[in-house]
Amino acid sequence: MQLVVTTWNVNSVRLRLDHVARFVAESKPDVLCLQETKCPDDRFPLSAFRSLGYAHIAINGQKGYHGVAVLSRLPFAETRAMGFCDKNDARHIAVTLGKEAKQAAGITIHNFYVPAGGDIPDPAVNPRFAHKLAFLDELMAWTGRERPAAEPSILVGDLNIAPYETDVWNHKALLGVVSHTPIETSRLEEWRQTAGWVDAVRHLKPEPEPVYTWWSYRSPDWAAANKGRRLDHVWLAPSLQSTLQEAHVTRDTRGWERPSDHAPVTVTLDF
DNA sequence: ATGGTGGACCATCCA
Repeated sequence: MQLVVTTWNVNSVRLRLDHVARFVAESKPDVLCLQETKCPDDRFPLSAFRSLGYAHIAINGQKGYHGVAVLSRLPFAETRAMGFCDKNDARHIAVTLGKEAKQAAGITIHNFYVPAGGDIPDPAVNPRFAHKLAFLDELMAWTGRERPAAEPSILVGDLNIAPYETDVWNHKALLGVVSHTPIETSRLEEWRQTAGWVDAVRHLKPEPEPVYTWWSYRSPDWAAANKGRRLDHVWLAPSLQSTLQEAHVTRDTRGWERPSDHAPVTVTLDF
């Protein structure tokens, strides 16, 4: 059997419902993980997603900002949301697939939205950057405590960091830009390696092939300029590495009318 | 070095 998992920062799930519908019609993921839903739980468009075939839905939303959701064709045995940095921000939700998922039963999928970090890459003067670094520290502590990669698990989300040189359009130009500063990229890489996750996209598309998942709204003619960054990630526990068949960034969605600034990232696992 | 755009929601905050 195949398990197809997509992560996508949609930047408002209600505004982008038609885009999500069009994407799932084309890509047919079994599990769709969304970030920046910007939607309180009591206003989440549940019935629209059920109509698209996603009967199993786990949401962690709030008014106006952040918010994550997992839409699934397969039932959950368990869902769970974690909080970070003593804030009530909706930045994580996890699901564990139920026995109906057959070979994929028991797989836990963690869906994260890591803080963007503001504009100035100095925690002493920019509280948002300090929050981002503290969030990464708590992620490190979480993996040390729970060892999630020791079980069959997938970690996806908008991590708001482009770790490698060819994850950005110009490495040298972006060394001082939040999302690609050494303090962030080294912390992300240390966390991933210590926890043991495999970077699924880079496993199949190793450097120096450029891979981007985000293009700024502020860039005119974004497609021709192609000043992108790889901010969205799919990581696999080592026990799932051998199931990895494909990884794909659906760049097309960025060219649709009134798009999200992020493109979906999809992996196919084969059991 | 600067300013550029977009979403939520009702004054700005956040990306």
